[in-house]
Amino acid sequence: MTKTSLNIEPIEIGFGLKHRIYNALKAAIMETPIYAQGADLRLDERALSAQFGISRTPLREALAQLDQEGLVRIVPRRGIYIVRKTKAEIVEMITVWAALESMAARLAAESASKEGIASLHDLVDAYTTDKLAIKMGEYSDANIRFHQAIIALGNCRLIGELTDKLFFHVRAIRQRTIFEQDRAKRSIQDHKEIIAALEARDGDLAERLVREHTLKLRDHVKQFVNLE
Amino acid sequence: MTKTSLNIEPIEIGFGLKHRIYNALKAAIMETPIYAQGADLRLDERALSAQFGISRTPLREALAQLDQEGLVRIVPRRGIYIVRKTKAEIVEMITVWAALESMAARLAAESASKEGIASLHDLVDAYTTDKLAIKMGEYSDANIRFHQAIIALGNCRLIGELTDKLFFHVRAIRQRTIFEQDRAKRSIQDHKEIIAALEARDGDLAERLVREHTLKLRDHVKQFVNLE
DNA sequence: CTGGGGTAATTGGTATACCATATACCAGAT
DNA sequence: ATCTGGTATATGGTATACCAATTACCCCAG
Repeated sequence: MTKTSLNIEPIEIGFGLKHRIYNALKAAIMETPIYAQGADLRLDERALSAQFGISRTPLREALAQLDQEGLVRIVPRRGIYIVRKTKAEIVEMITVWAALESMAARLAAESASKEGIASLHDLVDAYTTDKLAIKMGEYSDANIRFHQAIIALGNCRLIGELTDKLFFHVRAIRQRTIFEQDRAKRSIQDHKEIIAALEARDGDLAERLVREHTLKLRDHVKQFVNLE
Repeated sequence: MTKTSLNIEPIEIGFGLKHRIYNALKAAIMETPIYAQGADLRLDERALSAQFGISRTPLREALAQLDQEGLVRIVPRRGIYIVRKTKAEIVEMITVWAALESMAARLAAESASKEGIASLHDLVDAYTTDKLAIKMGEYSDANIRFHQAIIALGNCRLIGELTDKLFFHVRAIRQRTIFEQDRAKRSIQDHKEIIAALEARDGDLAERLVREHTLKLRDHVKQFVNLE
């Protein structure tokens, strides 16, 4: 008799409490306008565990992870504080982002598929400079997806993981700064040149363009952005 | 009456158990020839907590951190396994290292102090190619310190943190591969050129040299190193 | 001897209770 | 009123007990 082999996929096991709490906290922190407060926000383990309806143990594990990632700072017998990134730290993160994404661009130029590179056009071509003003909000997303697409084309899992972590912190800045018209225009032009370099399989050029593009953002933040 | 003000320095606060256990485990894992075993080594929470003479709670926190860093893999209701890095993962780590160190070199060329750059000579000049055979073990350390020195000169804390984590995994490979005579000679020559580029404040060149130097290691590992 | 089913042991996850220390508050002396 | 010292409280750290699920083993039917 043939086993009635149902097409079962391993049941999406509910990730552990720790994991779920971690995501919930991360989302909550992301909502928080951290870069706007004067006094650091303090979290309370017991209050949070009560809110979530769980015990302190998995909550603490989630908090410990957030602490290690630098989103939160746990200080013994004092409290748990949402970390306020300094401008210098943001600048460092953008610098590291530049290093990683430019390496991804080099890898992509060397070995990404033609179709993969071609798909980058979808994230850029729709935004001609004249229509840009209308689609600003939309472009902000497309801009971010463009950079993530390059990293994906690099096909280096580790670069993806590292930039994902950075992304959380840099997102707010990137969204804020891209809304300046002239920067957006320049950005689109840069992106087109990057695609061209990738299509020409010019790794050196692609790396340089990506690096300079992101370092431009860094210098802009360094000069003009005020986190207070 | 004048207070008898003793010259007290703040007592060196003993790091928490979690932190100490973490370090102990990390050291233990480092000693383990992970890249040589066939079957993955399994750790037991209860056994370890008994060995260390502590409860499971801080031990679990330390293990969770090691898990997040990828040194260990915790699988629910199965066990905790020391992670065996695949060759592909090692190659990715070296790639990321190249991206980060080359960026650090660029930063160093732009803004490191003259004295800082000069100090790099101490890590290279002592090893002329003719005396190299004798000092091989010593050079292996100096080689690693050279790369860490470049990263330090870049003065980007985040790059330092990230490469420190990578270093743990790459160390074994780097030590193994450097012992091949011809690679060591080439290595020293590369290092000298890198110093020259930094002294000339040529960021583009310094970045390129560092990147190519490290990618050479990557390609060597990709081709010749067998992790079994 | 083999296969299957059920039970016990193992193991990571979670909840709870207790501990140690830093801070805040209060009382009494000056 | 102010300063000193102690005491209560809050908070993160640690220990322990219990839970759920998975694995391993054994016993019995065939």
